[in-house]
Amino acid sequence: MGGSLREERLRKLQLLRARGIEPYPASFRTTEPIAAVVERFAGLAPAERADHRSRLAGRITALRRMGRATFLDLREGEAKIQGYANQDGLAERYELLELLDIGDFLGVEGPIFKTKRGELSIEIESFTLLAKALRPPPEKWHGLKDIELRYRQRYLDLLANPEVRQRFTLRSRIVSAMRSFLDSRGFLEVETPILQPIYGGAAARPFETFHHALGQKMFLRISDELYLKRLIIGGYPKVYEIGKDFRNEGLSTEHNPEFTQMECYQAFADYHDMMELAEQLIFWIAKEALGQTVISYQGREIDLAPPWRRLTLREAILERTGLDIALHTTKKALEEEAARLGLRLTPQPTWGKLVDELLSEYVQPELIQPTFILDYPVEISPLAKRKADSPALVERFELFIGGLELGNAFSELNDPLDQAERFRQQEELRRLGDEEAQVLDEDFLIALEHGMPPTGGLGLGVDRLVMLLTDARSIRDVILFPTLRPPGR
RNA sequence: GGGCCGUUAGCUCAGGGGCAGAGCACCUGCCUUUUAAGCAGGGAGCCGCAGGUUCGAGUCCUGCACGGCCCA
Repeated sequence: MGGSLREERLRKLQLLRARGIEPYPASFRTTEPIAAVVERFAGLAPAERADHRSRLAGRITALRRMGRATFLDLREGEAKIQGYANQDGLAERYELLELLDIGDFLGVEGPIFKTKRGELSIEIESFTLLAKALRPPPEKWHGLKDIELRYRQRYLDLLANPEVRQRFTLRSRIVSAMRSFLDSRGFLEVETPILQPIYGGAAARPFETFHHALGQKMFLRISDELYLKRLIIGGYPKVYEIGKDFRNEGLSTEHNPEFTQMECYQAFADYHDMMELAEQLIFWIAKEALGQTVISYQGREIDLAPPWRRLTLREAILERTGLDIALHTTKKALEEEAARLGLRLTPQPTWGKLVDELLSEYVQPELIQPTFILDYPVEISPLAKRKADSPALVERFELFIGGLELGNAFSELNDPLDQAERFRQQEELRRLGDEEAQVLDEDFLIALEHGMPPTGGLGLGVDRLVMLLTDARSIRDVILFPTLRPPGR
């Protein structure tokens, strides 16, 4: 069943071809975009004619037929102009208008004028069908609401819902502002492998694939970290990459298996420098892309002006739960104390993961204003440098805004022997069943042994940043084509 | 993985045991400055899929698929 609407349009297509009209011509030269005409002639008085002819092209979004006169709306991007045609002007070509439908692309030529009611219009003296649409667009009043259709047929969502179009335009501006900020600070944009023989740089399960010519299993990267550090070792002082990472985990309003991350690394910097960089970066992006630095996210006002609050992980958990993790340094002791305080925790394999659980359960939802949480347990941070005065902790922060985890940064571990020992600990965790434990990367260790300067590194979740800046509740609303199950047949 | 909710015309949605509905869209007719054009008439459905209960099932029950929200 193709549906009678489609069959009707196919019938019109045949009629057009029967009259020698090609419904999908190769090109059409316009004199200017519709937006230029709208801007230039907005000031025309009602019923006034401009001394100007245009050739314009756009998609027909409305058709009002009135016998021997026809009005149609032509849209090109955000801009719209009305076309006016009548039988006097078009003579025998007028009846061809019968074969047009909403959704078709049309090229028109004629003088610009305003109707008596003040609508800017082009008087159609000639027209060319540019592409016939065989399926009707979504409903004109209510748009496209079905969430599943909006994700699966995003092009319809973009056509029908202007706020969706605006949000994705804003996403592009945000990424563009991110690049211009980093470029202006002297960072070099690079590209590192997405297809990798060994994955690393984060705690996550990977997607696996197979390279036939090499006869070898390969992985999609879960992070850019270990390759960007190799570039710091190679002598670049400041590098960054904006690209897709892939993590083989569940989907949620904050997780898509394929997501965009910005990672940057700076030699001779530490995590304090990365905090400054992060707050300046996001402040700049808000100013550039949004034009404002006080934003509203899910009904709460957030001020992005630096400096942002800095709080150790220990202080943050103490503040929210009354539990001092520094006083309970084994998994068992921490579990018992949490139970005594009536804290609801899911069982975790290690002390560090328990701490992480306390953070995400009790602290993160309260972190609405921008906050850096600092100094994480070494066992959940295998690539970060230990704090000189307390070697069970590392120089690491995570950034939270609006309850979202937006970023992660370290003073990078550059001691190759300590790094080797961390990998060994991760392998032990893997043997105990932790599928997210990191895998030993010998080649990376060799690189580190050649000497990496003290380095600060920062990772920012671009999708989540876009969520924050466009007030989106779900990550699927900021990813054009989010991961979905294939539709059942 | 669990709980709850949703799936009816191209789209937006009513209908919750008794003839399958509305608005937009579509088709036909009238209409030469309309604009959510208007007026008159018409067509359009595997009611997500598969079973079950019933004289009778969009409607009640079970399973499945897809999606959403919450929890793990």
